[in-house]
Amino acid sequence: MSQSKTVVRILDAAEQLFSEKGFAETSLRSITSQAGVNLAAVNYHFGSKKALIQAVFARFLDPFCLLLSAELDRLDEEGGEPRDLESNLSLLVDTVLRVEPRSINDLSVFMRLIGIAYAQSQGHLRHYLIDMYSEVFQRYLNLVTASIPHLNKAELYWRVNFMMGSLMFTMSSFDALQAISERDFQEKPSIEVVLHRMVPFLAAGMRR
Amino acid sequence: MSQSKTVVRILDAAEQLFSEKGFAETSLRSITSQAGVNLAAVNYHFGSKKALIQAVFARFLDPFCLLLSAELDRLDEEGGEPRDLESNLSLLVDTVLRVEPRSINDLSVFMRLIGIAYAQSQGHLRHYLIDMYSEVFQRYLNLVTASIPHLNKAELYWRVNFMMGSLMFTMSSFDALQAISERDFQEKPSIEVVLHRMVPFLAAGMRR
DNA sequence: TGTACATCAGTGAACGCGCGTTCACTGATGTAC
DNA sequence: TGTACATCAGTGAACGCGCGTTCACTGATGTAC
Repeated sequence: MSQSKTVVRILDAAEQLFSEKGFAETSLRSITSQAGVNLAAVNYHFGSKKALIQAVFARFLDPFCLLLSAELDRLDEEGGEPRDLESNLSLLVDTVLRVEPRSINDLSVFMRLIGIAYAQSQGHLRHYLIDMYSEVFQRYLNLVTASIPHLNKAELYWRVNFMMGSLMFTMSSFDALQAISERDFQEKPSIEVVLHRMVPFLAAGMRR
Repeated sequence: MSQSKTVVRILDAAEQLFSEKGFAETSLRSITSQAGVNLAAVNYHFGSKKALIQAVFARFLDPFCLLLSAELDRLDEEGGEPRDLESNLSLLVDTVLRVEPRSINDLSVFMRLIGIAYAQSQGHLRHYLIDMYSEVFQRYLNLVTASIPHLNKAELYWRVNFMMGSLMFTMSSFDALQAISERDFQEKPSIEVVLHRMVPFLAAGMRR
């Protein structure tokens, strides 16, 4: 299952169709037909539809977690004083934006996928994502915690979730939100611009 | 399709199963079996699975929009100065909480459904929800806008979306978040408490 | 260089299964005369 | 009051369809001798 043309074409098509319609609503027939490959190729290369879904996530999340992990290692080694909240929020945003763009169709397509995955919080996908990625996420949370020492843990917990909500929602609906912005305000900000616009919004809420 | 016992049992079961697994992943057989009614009863009472899905949403959103609409009317009649931001955010939260609790299983179950519906932003459901409810929503937005006159429209637009993200995410994952809070902090705040805790967080971000 | 065999990406057709929907039907309740 | 008919909630069994998966197969490329 390395990087044959067929594998990449299947991943690209799956990513896009899943993000448009959801997992159950997207058939292997529609994926393979959009990819221009044989129906049986999905099971040949990935083994099952379930495994294809996981592979779509791994293609973005594996490099992302490697990058974030490396950043966290670097900060650990450096030691020094706790960084301010805005820097730590920017770190997350910048790391998302640094992920090799060629590995996926488009960042906003993948973000919509994350939104879908989160919404249907049952099932194999949730367990897969938690198993694979929760450790890095926890390390990042500890970094954020250090920036807001005046909050008790329970208060911090809820605010982190409020923050995650803003991030997930905005990124997962980015295409639609951008289109509305263009229509109503003749502004079409890139995902970079919008994510950086969120940082002060989130920081204000977190500090409050 | 009024309020026969069978209809209510189907709606209750559908609401719960949809919120756990999503729409496509939930079969009419699992719904009718959990409801203890005949398989054909769904098509008899609702006409199709699609219409059942819409009915599940209407059961909560119709009363909610009536309540919110009435509040907006009241404020329009009263006239007076623009209210402050916190009051307007609290109005939304309080109206959600005022919806007849017996009309649905549980508020957090319904909120998870909203999250799922939003995530798969394609398809008939999205159009149905926009057609039915966007007018009231726009009226509410105008109220919020009046509380933050110093923001230009584009800036306000993005912040409203950041805010919606926090609200949707928190409410749609409420059960899971509450369980983690209980395990880690021995606190099990009700949905009322958490929603009111969000108001200052959101207000700080909106004002910033 | 030539031959035999192994490996591997990809194929075409078929498989059984669970799905949403349909339909002829039942039995209870209401209505007209 | 009794009878005939209409309405309506609900039923049981079957329908065709699209789904994920399987399997025997092909053809290209690599390897051993």
